[in-house]
Amino acid sequence: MKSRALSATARIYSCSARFCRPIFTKPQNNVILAPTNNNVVNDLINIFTKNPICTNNSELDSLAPLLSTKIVETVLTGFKNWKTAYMFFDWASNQYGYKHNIYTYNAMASILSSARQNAPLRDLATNVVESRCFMSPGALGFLIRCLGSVGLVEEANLLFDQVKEKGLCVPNGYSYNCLLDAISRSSSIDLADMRLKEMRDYGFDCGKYTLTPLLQVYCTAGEFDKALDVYKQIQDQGWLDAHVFSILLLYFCKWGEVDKAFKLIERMDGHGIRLNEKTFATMINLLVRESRTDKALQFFNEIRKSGFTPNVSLYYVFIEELCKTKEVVKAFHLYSEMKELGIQIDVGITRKLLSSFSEEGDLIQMLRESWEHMDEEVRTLLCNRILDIFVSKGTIDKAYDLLLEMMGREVTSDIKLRSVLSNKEVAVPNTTSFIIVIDGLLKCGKLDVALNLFQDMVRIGYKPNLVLYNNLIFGLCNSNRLEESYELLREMKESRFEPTQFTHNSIFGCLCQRRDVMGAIALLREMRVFGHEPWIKNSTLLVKNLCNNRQVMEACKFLDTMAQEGFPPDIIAYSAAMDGLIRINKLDGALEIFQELSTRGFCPDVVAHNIIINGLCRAKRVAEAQNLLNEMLMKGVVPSVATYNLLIDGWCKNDGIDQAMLWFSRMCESEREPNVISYTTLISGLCTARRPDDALMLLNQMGGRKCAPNRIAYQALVHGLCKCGRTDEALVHFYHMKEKKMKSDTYVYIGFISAFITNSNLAMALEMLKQMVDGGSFPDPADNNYPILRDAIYKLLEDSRTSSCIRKLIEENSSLQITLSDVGREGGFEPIV
DNA sequence: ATAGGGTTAG
Repeated sequence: MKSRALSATARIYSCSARFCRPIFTKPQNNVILAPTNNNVVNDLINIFTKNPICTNNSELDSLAPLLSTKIVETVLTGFKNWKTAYMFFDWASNQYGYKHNIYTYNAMASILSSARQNAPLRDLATNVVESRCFMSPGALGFLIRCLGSVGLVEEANLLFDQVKEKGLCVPNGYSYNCLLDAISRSSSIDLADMRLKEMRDYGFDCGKYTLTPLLQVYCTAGEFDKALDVYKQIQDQGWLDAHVFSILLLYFCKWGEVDKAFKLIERMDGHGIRLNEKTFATMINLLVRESRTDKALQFFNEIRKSGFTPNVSLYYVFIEELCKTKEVVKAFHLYSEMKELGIQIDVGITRKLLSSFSEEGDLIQMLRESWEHMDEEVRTLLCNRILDIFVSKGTIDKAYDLLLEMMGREVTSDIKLRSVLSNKEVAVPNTTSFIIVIDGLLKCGKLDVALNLFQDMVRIGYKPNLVLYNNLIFGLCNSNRLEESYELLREMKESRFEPTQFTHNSIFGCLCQRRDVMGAIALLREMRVFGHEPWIKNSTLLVKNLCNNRQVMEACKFLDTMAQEGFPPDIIAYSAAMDGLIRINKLDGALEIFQELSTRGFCPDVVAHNIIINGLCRAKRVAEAQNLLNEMLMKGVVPSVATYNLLIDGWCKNDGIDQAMLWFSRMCESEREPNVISYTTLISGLCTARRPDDALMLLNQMGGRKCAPNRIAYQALVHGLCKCGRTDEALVHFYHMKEKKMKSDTYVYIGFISAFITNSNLAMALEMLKQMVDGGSFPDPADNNYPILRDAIYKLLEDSRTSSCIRKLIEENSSLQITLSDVGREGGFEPIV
């Protein structure tokens, strides 16, 4: 049943009889102009079209006295651009002896309305009333429709009442119909009902053009019962037409009553009324918007089965929607059909379709199926999409191979395009193809491959774009290849690409990495000429690198220069400098910066505070560090775990183990979870304070608090226990570490050796020395522990119980020999070996 | 459109 109705629709659709309501009359009086007036019209049109801005010109002055409303009307309809028309209209308004009438107003209103220029149209309506312009009921209707068609419903109603009130017009039934038509564009049922009543009270008849807008209002507002009532009235009067049906059809589509819409089409068929193209398109759009794409597609297919070609834009609606819902296969079928029908397809749609594919398999399928139907451009777009997918999946080699194949090179990739296409012609790459692959290579760190491909690309004659230059320069700068960056920058400028902020910052970053202060400052000055901002992170990098290279004062000077050059550094850059100062024991310098920042309105954050707390602790000014933490709490700068850890460490290293424990518990109370560092700090501190049992207790706590001890924590404990002479417990944990495959550093072994020698357990001391050497580690001569080790070996050599064993060990191990030759030199003993 | 910095343990 349904399909019969639909094919009937298809049949009538082809006739495409356009529904045209007779109500919209022309704005002008059809009075023919005299030939002399024709010249005036042409002159005016020429002047305003050529130079619309200059209205005080002598030619115009001579034309002004000849103005008449008829001339103005004719001139207005002669402009293509609404702005020109409006300027002329405005000029005419100001000419002495000339006054607009309703026909010139309406001509202007019509232009503004079709250009959808609401603001000037609103002004125009106000002017009509203010200038007390008389008008016929028909002219009023025309103006009301102009307002209504751009949604100025309120203005239309106001105008209607004002002209009536001021006696400028006596509206008739036609005027009311126009007003209702304007109202029908909103869903204001009350307003429509009120005007209908008003109209009836005046004794005007309700005709077809009264009821139709009423039907529209009820449908827009979703009042189906009232709409049905109006529909029946229209039907009873025999006024059913395509417009009435289309209002209902769109209503059904909008509210999801698709079946009712189909039934209505069937009924239309019975009345011999034809569905027009515009309604059909609107229905499809509505159905798609309401996510009833399948129904819409069914409807659409029925139309096409009957052999008619629907408007291209409908294909686009479907393809876009199907791409959105990832129904790529359906979308692609429609696309192919368009191609087969020879419809010219917009590149944007092809791109959209391609970008909705996310699997190269689907694309290769698509490529197999319709390579023949694709033009060169589409083939390239499709291959570019495959390149895109390869790159985003991280299979850059595949992308690279495919591009080489597109360039006509021989490749041995597992997806050879030529074999997929059974040796047909392969797509030709465009600039985008190169950009996709080069960017992909850069992201994978294959800088040289990217550079070679770039050179190939340029050699073959492709033009690189700005982003490509920028990305290559960025890649080179990150690999510290500054000279090549400059070379590319030069090429870039030759190709007339101005360096951007990104370009400059890439190079700035490289200079900062290299600690080239002079170069960095010189570049900053050049950047300022371009209006480019340096990325502050690069400045911070320079400060850090200078500090690590013992050039702390240079770092501070650089920050000053930045500020002088108008690029004031931020709290992070200053923090790096403060930290640098602290590491060379210039706490006062750091404190100075810290104070300056606060007074200059910068707000030091947690990290900045941490750096200063660290500095104070290192300078043994722990009480002041503690004050600073208290200050943070008062200021509302929430201390981090690191803040607490720093203070705890400060107390541990300055005979304040109880204070350290106190702050540890304060940290827990303030809901800052202690971390491995907190525990390790305390374990070490407790051992230094000769409280190894408390240290052991803390280690147990760690395990229970999902804060597993790491290598550093264990070593702190083992070493600490050794220092307390508790070698047995130290050994237990030392073997724990071995079980966990944690390698011990030399200082742990030396801690044992030293403790065992103090206990006169030379056998164990020798054993630990053996283990250390077997593990391949040995302290550097600059290490603090080096002399301890040397003395220990000396003791082991002296004692008859260990002497032969240690000699053997020395013979087997060259690093021990070196240690001993030192003993010989410094201690005045004979070399033993 | 391309990028994102500073602090804590043996």
